[in-house]
Amino acid sequence: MKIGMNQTWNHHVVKEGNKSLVLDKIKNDYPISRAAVASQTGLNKGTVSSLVNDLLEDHLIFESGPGESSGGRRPVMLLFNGTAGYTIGIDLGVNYLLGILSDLEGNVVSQKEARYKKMSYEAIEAKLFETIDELMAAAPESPHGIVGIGVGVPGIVDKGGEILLAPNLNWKNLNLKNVLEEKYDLPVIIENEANAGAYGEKKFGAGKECENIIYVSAGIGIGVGLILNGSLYKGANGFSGEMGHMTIQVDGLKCRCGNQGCWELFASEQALIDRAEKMGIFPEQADFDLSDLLKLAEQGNEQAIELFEQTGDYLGVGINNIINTFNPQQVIIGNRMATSKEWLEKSLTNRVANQALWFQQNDLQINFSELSTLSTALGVAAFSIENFLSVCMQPKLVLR
Amino acid sequence: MKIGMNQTWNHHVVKEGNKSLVLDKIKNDYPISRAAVASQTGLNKGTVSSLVNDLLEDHLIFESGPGESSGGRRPVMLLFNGTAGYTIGIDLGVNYLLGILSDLEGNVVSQKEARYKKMSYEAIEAKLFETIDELMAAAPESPHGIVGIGVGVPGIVDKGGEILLAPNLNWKNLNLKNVLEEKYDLPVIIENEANAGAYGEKKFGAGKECENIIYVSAGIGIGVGLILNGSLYKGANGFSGEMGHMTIQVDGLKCRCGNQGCWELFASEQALIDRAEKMGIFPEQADFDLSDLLKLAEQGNEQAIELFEQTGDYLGVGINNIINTFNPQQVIIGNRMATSKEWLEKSLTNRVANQALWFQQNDLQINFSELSTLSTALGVAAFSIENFLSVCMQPKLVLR
DNA sequence: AAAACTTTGTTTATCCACTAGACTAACAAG
DNA sequence: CTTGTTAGTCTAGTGGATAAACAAAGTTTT
Repeated sequence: MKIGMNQTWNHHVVKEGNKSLVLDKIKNDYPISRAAVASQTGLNKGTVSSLVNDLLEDHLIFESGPGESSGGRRPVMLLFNGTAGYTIGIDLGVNYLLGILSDLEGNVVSQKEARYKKMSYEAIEAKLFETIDELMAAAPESPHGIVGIGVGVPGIVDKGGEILLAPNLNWKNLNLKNVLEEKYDLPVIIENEANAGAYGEKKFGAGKECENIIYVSAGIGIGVGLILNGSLYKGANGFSGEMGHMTIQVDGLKCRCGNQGCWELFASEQALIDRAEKMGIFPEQADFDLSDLLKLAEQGNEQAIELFEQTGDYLGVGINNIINTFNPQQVIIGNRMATSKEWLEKSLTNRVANQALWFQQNDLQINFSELSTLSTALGVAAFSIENFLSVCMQPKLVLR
Repeated sequence: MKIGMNQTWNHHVVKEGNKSLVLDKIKNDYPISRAAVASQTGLNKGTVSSLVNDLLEDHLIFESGPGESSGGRRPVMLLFNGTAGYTIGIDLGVNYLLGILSDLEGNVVSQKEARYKKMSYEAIEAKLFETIDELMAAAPESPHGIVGIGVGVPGIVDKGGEILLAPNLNWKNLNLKNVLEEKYDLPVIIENEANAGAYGEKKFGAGKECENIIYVSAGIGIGVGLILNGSLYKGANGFSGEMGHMTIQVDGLKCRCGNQGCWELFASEQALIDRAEKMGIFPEQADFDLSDLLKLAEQGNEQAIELFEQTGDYLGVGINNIINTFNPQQVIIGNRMATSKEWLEKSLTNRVANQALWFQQNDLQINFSELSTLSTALGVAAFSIENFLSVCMQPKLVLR
């Protein structure tokens, strides 16, 4: 927990902090007794008892039967109540919409997916409402019901949750947060797709133990989500991680962004497809995508395999830059390109092993996404869950 | 203030936090009355009075005469006692050693500089001791005396303060922290030169108001210090900011680091000198440096001016990458190359203005160092000061 | 099986720091 | 001099943490 600028410190803050401490302990290590919580957090037994009672009242935890004795009275085991509420996470892609209903532990209870091509905002909005409605209907009965909605979008989101620019959707200055909050009267979080993916991996995926994780969302373009010191870094205005437009070739080819030699001109899905087209790898077929190339590689087509290896190498170049910049514990490659792990990994790790500074390579993991297509949806769900739990920790207002 | 992992929350924490709040308020806005501190922090008048008494006892603040009345009793003005103690900051360069004695507000009271070439570790250590001794002798009488020593070094420092590698000094696995702590029995902080410079600018220089600052230390090599969300980001092991070895030319020239096309092969002082040598800009002179080139440019030598412009352009390429990565409020160019501001600035800002994403350019400042050669020394001094003050906030141990 | 010991969880008394508001001090304006 | 205003201190009250006593429910020893 962190304290904002002009926050004064008083009893409420202390209680809120300790309540979080106890809940986190139970959430991570359940089943666990009050006594164990006390000794492991350093809090007094009495304090723990009282906070546990608060949490029981809120239905955030519950008691199960007695546990094993260790030579004395048998402890009452406490469990985190993952189904005290549910949250909706939406991955709003360029040509797909994926919605999940998740419990408070990130277990996916229900899932809806739709694919489309070049739809208007109105049509996408309708699809979005439909998806949310269906997921809400699918939620089991629970003490807190649906606690929030999160949406990950392929674009620039400012700190107020407004979508400033989503080039591939042709959206500009769109306040989806307000639209959804008014319609559903629930807390809504809008986040960039790469940021959300990073958070998803941190909370529920490959990055659970790490404090410094860089998530490379490699799809049509490349975006990067930064988990630094355990929390998402968003920059001054929320525009961090636009590393797809990092120059890796001075005075290279022009990019539509205005820059030259951008990383995503070398290592994105689009770059791969463009190169394949130039090679004339599908002489008859004008319209092909990543999965077609994947099939070809699986059939042993050497041209296709070399294309992937080349792309893996270029991915490695940018990841090298990432490593030198951030000294992370972990780099996770996610989004659509992660599906080609088999054909990218070798050349990618080769590039890094040969060219990254040696001292950066200790304790460094380079992984492909564990959550596969769910990273973003689970990430925004995680934001909602965290928001909900932090509200639960706050003292209730007493009306007089 | 931030709370560590297993810290429990109790009244000590509350008091510590509020004491910091009050001290910071006085430090930033003095002269200020107790009443104003109370209303501006949101704390109760009584609480402020009691905390102010603590601070007075510690000599960290003092009372001056009464201020202006605003229609009632005249307030007693409180002032931060910048000379309650002094700290020593050392910038240990590749061929120079700069030491300063600073008060708690970063005012330089005394200064010592030495230049050398290729000295052994033992010789540098002797010089370092000599400098520290002289600065300590120069410190005025004060309640807390010398409160710490900070050293900035051109190399990789791990989180424990050990210098793992300083290639230009030919140092490896050197625990200077232990050496100094044993000799002087004072808290010692060892930090990478770029990190220190970034912090110096944040605390006392161009970056005072900003929370996200990237400090580009451009000298023989290029290192980068990252101030993210108001505090220094050091990465998993303390190796962040090695952006001099960021690839900006895929498969470009080999760098001694093992990588190819590194930024510092294009934009560092060394790169500038190498290009000048190739051009034969000084036909007779074999050994020249940055200041010689500067003189030439000032004389209107077109070759030299073009060299600087080229370098500024290359600096811009890397800074572009930095902007897209971090979305900072401010980028500060420091170290030796900052002395050539006049000849670098135009091409540098041109490159950024033309090629950085438009939305990144709002509220973005690109500055050259305000503290000039003192950034690093003041930065490590700032670490010492902060460390001292945070210890002052902690409750005293009562012996029974 | 009784006694002794252990461990769990609750209760009680105490402490500490903050808050509200009364109170005192010092000044300005009429 | 009176009234009103602002500054700073003091006192009583409150909330939450802690330590220690206590009660409950086991296990181990004799």
